[in-house]
Amino acid sequence: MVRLNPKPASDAADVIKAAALRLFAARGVDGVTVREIATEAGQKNHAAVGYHFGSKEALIRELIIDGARNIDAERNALLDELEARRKSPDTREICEVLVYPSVNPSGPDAEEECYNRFIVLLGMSHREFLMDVLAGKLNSGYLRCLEHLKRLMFPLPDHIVSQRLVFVETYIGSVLSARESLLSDQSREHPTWQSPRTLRHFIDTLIAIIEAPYPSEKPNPVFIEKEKAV
Amino acid sequence: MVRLNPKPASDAADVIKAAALRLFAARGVDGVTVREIATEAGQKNHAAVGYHFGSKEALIRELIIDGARNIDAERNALLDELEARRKSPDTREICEVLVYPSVNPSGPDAEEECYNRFIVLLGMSHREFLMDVLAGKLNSGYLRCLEHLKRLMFPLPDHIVSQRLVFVETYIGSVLSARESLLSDQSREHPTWQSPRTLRHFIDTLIAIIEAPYPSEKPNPVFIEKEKAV
DNA sequence: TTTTGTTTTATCCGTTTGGATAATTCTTTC
DNA sequence: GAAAGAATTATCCAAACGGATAAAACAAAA
Repeated sequence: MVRLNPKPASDAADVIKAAALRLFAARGVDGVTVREIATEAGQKNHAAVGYHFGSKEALIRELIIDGARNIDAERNALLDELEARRKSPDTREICEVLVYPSVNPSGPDAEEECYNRFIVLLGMSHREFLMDVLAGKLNSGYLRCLEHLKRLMFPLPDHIVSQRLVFVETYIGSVLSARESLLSDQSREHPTWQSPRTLRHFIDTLIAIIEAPYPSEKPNPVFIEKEKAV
Repeated sequence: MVRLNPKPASDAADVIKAAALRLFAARGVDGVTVREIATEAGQKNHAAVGYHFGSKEALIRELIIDGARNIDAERNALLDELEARRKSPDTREICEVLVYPSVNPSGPDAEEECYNRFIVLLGMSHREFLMDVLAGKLNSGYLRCLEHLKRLMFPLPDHIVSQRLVFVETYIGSVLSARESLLSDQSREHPTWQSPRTLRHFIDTLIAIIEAPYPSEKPNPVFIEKEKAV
């Protein structure tokens, strides 16, 4: 059968995907059963997940790939645009390329945002599985950003640069996750987190990390021994 | 019966606690069964968890409280010391109070560090439960730090300050979690993450966030429409 | 309308889960 | 050494799990 008028948004498989992503983002993949996913998707039977995706694990794989593909495509498109404009994008532009594509991976009028929470949670609890699914794919845009940042941080020693890039990656994932949690929390209102100003403010602090002075000041006396204890 | 020669370190209950914390930190509370915990603790039967703690949930509650109590006590002690020295600790000192007590909550010669990963994961997947267990307790040292930071960020508008404090909290949790993951990853060597210099470097970037300039520059042209899409 | 292929439904299966209980072993006190 | 309390062990259980299958309902094409 060939669908002439495809309605992907209401296709059962897509409804299940969206429901699964929402639940996985909120409670982690181990905290959600295929029965819950089916129910959340309006299915009256949990076999739907098995039918459409083969298994719970296969569904998770698809969700990972879908989001990563969207984000990477948008990052690459933005970078192409920036690099066409001038050879060397500045720190703010690269940070914007890191942040904005992660914010609405499925377009502005999409459902609730969940992908960052989903991935961060998965990366903490099932890192090997996540790495295996991505396996170096779908991160070319991210890597291009890292190259730009290395260029922009040039005077710093290599090990400081790579450490700081880990800080940056971690910071982005966690703040975008926290933002999603706040936005999807129906019990309270979080008006400021809806605003584009918040993301701009976040990017300000990202830039501050990248441009932080080095080398460090000496720690204060009370903490010298603390350092040794580590 | 009264123990005359208590050996808390080898007490079965404590061995179970340590094993549970390690597993929970690595895979989340939903990814670990009481059977695994018992096995990891050297018990030949999973009933040990039920016997010593009543239930899996009660064990989790104890782990949360234990770590939070240690961290809060150390934060308060450090703050007392700093405030006795002079009235107004600076930003670096407050950041040190935020970071160091979270790093080795059970002392320098303690087992593998796990608490940050455990709490961050739990906060993402079971926030209500975590909040219910802590219920405003055991965070007095943290709140004192926030008051200092508000003072130190004075010229900034209120909503920017509170937003930036959320960034800071999120950043600390995520980087310390990531650090723990790297340190406990036996498959590769991560020598620089063992070094006290890494924490000092991290604190540099924390300070950079707090002291980041405000108001923001205008975003670059490509991203103006991105902002609207949010 | 009939046919054909797809999707949804209802039901079942073997396994694992957290938790409970009774029997056994260990440790301390008298 | 005997008694008593505490900890460990060996089983057991109901409920929930992911997954599989066959029947029923559906939609498109002839």
